[in-house]
Amino acid sequence: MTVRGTLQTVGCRDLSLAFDTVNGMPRDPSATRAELLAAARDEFAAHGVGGARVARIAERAGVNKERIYGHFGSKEALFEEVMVDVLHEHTAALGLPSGDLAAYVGRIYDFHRENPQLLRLLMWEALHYGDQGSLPRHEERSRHYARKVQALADALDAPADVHAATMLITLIGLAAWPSTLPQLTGLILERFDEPGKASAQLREQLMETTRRMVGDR
Amino acid sequence: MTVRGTLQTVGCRDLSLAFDTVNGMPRDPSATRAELLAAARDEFAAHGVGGARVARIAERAGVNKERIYGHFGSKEALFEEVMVDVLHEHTAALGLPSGDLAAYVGRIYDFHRENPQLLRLLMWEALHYGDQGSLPRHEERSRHYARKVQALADALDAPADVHAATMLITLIGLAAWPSTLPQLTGLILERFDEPGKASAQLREQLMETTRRMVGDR
DNA sequence: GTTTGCCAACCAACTGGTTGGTTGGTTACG
DNA sequence: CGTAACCAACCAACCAGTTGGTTGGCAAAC
Repeated sequence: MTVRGTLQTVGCRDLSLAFDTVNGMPRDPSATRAELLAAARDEFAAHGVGGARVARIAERAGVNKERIYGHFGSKEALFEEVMVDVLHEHTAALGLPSGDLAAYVGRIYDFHRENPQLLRLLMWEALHYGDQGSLPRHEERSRHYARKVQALADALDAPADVHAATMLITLIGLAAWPSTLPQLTGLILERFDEPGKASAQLREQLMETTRRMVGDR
Repeated sequence: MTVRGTLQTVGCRDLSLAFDTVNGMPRDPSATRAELLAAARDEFAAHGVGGARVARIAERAGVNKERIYGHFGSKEALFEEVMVDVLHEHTAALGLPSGDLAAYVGRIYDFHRENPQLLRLLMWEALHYGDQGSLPRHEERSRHYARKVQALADALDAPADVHAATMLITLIGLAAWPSTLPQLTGLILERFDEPGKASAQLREQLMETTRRMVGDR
C-alpha cells in the first residue's frame, strides 16, 4: 500500500511509511477509491454497517475522511459498493456448480473457512436490511442466482424448476453453515481431539450428504 | 404489559396506558427486570449489541434507563443475560433430537421461520464476538451441545463420536440455513409462483436430505 | 517550452446531534 | 425510619457528515 499526501497531514498517515509519504506524490483518484474500498471491506466485515467508523476506514486507506463522501456519498453507499465488489470477486473465484456437486460443496466449504469475510458481510447485510424488504441491486442478484439454478439443473440433467432451486439452497447451506456460526461449530467439535481432523471429517460428512442428496433413488 | 411510576415521569411511559400509570403502583423489582429483559430481547434482535439503544430498551420497558445499570451493570451484560434466557427457552421449546430425525429437522425449520429472533440474536452474537475467542458461558453451552450429540447418537443407536457431532452440525444447518440469510432464500425462490408452496417444497427437500443422510447404506 | 488559469482532488478543523453511563434526590415499603 | 427501587437531569465522549481553504496537474494561451 502506498500513502500519499503532504508532510504536515499527520493525522491520516502511517508514519512508518514515511518514505512514501512525501510531497509531490502523484494524485490518483482511482487508486484512492480502491484503497477506500479495500479498507472499507475490512472495516465492514469486522464491525458491520452501523459499527463501522468512517474515520477508521479513512485512516486505514491513508486518506482523508472527506474523500469517502466525495467518492461514494455516504457510509451506507460505500457499504453497497463494497458488497458489489465482494460478490463479483466471489462468483469469479467459485464459478458455477458443475459435474461433481460434492466437489463443489467441498470447494465452497474450504473457501468460507479460509476467507470468512464474505460470509460475515452477507450476515451483516442480512441483519441490517430486515426481513420485510429486499436488498439493494435486487434484480441483478436475482438474475445471478437464476443462472446458478440453471447451472445446477444442467449438472443434474433436470429442469430448472423449484426442485433445482431448493437443492441449490441446500447445497449452499451445507457448505456455508459451519462458517456462519463458527462458534457453534467449534462448541460441538471441541470435545474431540484434534480440531483440524474434526473439521476434515465435517467436510467429508457434508460431501457425502451431497452425494446422497443428488442420487436419484 | 403494565407500566408503573409517578404521573410526572412522562418521558419513560406510554401515556395510552395512563390508567396503569398511577402513583402508588407497587414496586416490583423482578417485574422490572423481566420487562427490561423482554424489551432488550426485541431491541437486540432488531439492532444487535452495538446498534441497540439503552434509551429505547428502557422506554419499551416503561422504566428508567438507570434501572438497566442497577439490574445488569452494562449494555453488554444485559445482552448476555438476554442470550441465556433465549437459549433456555429455545431448548425447552425444541427438545433433543429423537426417533424421527427428519421430523426434528422439520420442526426446527418451522420454528426458525415463525420465530426469527433467536437466529438473529445468534448471528449478532457470532459477529460481535469475532472468530478468535469463545462466547460467554462457554462451559455451560459446551455441555449443552454435548448432551445434544449424545441424544442424536442414541437416536441413531451409534456412539457419540465425531461422526455424531458432524451430523448434528449438519442437521442444525439444514434446518436453520434458509432463515439465516432469508433474503438469499427469497432471491432463489422468488422466480417460482406461490412462495408459500416453494417454502413447503424446500422443507420437504430438507427432510428428504435428512432421511438420506441418516440412512446407513 | 514556458507561463497562466482553472478545476478536481485533497485536507484539517469544525459541528450538531447522539449515546452509554452517572448522579443527586425522591418515594415506596418492610 | 432506613434502605432499596426508582427517576429526571446531566455529562463527557463520540461520530457522520460539512466546510472553507490549499494544491497538484493539465490544457490552453503565449
